[in-house]
Amino acid sequence: MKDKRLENIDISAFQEDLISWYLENKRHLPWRENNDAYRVWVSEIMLQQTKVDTVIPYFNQFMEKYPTVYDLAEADQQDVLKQWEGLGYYSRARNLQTAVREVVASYDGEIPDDPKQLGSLKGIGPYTKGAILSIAYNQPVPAVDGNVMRVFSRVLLMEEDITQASTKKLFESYVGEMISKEDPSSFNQAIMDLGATICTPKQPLCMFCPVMEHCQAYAEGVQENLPVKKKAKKQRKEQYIALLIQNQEGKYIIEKRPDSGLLAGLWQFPMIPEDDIVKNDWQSWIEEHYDLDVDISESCTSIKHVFSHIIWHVDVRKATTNHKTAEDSRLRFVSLEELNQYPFPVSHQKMIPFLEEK
DNA sequence: AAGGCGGGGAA
DNA sequence: TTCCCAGCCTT
Repeated sequence: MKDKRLENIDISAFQEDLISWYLENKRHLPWRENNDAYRVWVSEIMLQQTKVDTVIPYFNQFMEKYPTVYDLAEADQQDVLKQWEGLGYYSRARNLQTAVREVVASYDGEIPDDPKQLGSLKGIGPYTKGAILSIAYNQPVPAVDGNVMRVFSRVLLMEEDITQASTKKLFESYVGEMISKEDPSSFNQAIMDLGATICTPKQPLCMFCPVMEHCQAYAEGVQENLPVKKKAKKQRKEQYIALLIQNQEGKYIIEKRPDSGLLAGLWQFPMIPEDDIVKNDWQSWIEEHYDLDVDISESCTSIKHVFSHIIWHVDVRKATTNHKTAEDSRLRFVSLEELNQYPFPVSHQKMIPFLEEK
């Protein structure tokens, strides 16, 4: 009962061509040194929406600091966020630690190889579940991400919009049919390597493709038009004023962001939404929100920071205060050296060079 | 189904 | 500029 789309594919030959190419040409990556489930897990979380070259140094440092699930389970969340600093999507770090603690508490520290148990852990969705099951436990489960959808949209000449949830399920069904039952680990990783190095979004290197003769899009000459993907919405703009507030001891005021939402749990310099300033003056806004008395001086720099869904424009100003402590528990007075202990988003790291010793 | 959630590099 | 990357969670 083969699907129409699979009728033209010799699945055995496809698997053979793909896997033999992979075994000859696979990339040597830190998380491929062995198939330890914890290492696979950490790498797959870091690799979500993030390029391999970005992940490598973070992965090495993270594994050195937290070599086992027990080390990560016992760690302080602020330290874990500090390790994640600059990598983005910080809920990944918080969810990973939540899940690791669950593994220690409920599974005696053994990462489950049961699809239901594994998939119920925080932060492990369909893709990551498939990646861990196939790579660490050699189970023939699809692991469909953007990379895999690109490759198979071309091999099978599929024109469905890959931003649709229904399309992803369709791909999971096809990959489930095509995955090697003998070596699912190599099959899934081969697709990833193929998508990263040959079957690229623009100008794919079809001449070097090990499965070129199985590719329906190549046969039709339409590989450059696939996959079909709906355009993303544009980001909204937000204006802020950030304050580098120094007291007479030379310490600066930093503020902890809320435990949920954007950049949750990270630290920043106090920041005022510019919309609020038109109605009030700055002093009273700061008085009202932080219970602080500050003297604001000139603008020292202006920062533009782009998120996936927002663009921040931040006017950065120096300021002074006579306070030595703050009532507000979100606030802390820190020296320049102490500042390094706190996880900061990249947007606010850009302000640190404008701080001065005193 | 749609939107929130970071940051970087390639073209 | 635009794309998009080894996605998941919440609403």
